[in-house]
Amino acid sequence: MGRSPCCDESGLKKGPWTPEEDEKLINHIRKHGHGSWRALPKQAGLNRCGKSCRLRWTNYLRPDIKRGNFTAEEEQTIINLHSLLGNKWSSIAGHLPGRTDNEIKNYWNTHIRKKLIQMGIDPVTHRPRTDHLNVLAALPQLLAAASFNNLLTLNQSIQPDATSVAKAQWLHNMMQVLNSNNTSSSVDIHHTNYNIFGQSSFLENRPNISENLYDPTQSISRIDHQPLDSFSSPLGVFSHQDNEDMIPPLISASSDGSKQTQMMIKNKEILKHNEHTSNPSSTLTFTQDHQSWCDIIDDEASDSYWKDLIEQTCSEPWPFHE
DNA sequence: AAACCGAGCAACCGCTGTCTC
DNA sequence: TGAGACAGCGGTTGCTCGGTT
Repeated sequence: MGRSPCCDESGLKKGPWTPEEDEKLINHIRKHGHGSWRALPKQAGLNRCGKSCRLRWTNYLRPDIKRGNFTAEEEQTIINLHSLLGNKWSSIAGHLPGRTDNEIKNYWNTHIRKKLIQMGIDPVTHRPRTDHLNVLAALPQLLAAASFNNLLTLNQSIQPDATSVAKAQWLHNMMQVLNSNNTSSSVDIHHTNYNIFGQSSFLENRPNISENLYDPTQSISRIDHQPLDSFSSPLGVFSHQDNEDMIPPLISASSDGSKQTQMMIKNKEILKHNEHTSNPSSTLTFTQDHQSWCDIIDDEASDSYWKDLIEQTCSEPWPFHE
């Protein structure tokens, strides 16, 4: 495989494009199409390499490019898709009409990534970070997470009391820490019945927050407003009175039906739905066609944690029909 | 007003995958 | 089948601009 020699040629201009160069490029592509990018600069009278022309066109001059800030919906879509596809910016861009891979990549690195980190979520794995063992220090991050989630669910008719949820989660975790001071805080997923969302650090015990961040159809409003000594998780209501000696984890994650898996499944449904409707900008809804989205996701998902889950899920009976 | 700093983003670099001969 | 040519992709760089001191 030889490397492209086009940019090795000397004497070609680099750096920012001038309006004159833009005009030349636009006029040429309007008249003749881009054809071979390598040949284009000469034909268009540009002292640039073909690669530079292609980049300028696809990232800036293309007429269908959408300008302006990303909407909350677009941001949510990017997060969902990134959780499934990783840094496959061009694939993600394919689901966001008018947005370029470069733009999405920049937006991820400058905005979303920071938000996720502040929320205690690893932007690479989309799992809670394990370096937040200081329970108290993590509270502001959870609150930030809750606030961010509110932002993402602006179109939901019912707004949650995120602060109450955060406080409840924090209290729960405090009690868990106090009750488990003789146990390791690390998680051994091979020898426990809980996944990382259900064990250990404060942020890992925030299923409602993390789940709803990724799942645009599940509003945090599912959580009833309750006193701090009793609150619900998607899997049930937790109360101090349940067990004074051993606080149960807020979420269990048996291999056959973790909330994490459900979350991932719904994300994949969104992806599949968008592809099948050929309308990526359509409202994110779910379909019930289990096998077909598995087929599609198999093509796009990376060799990651998600892929393992996908394979596992696709090999099992569909458990989530409503 | 000037210097400094950080965020944002356009553009480049270099690698990979695919096609063709 | 292997090598070269090319397009595309993801990571990185460096410039610009706005805010702060």
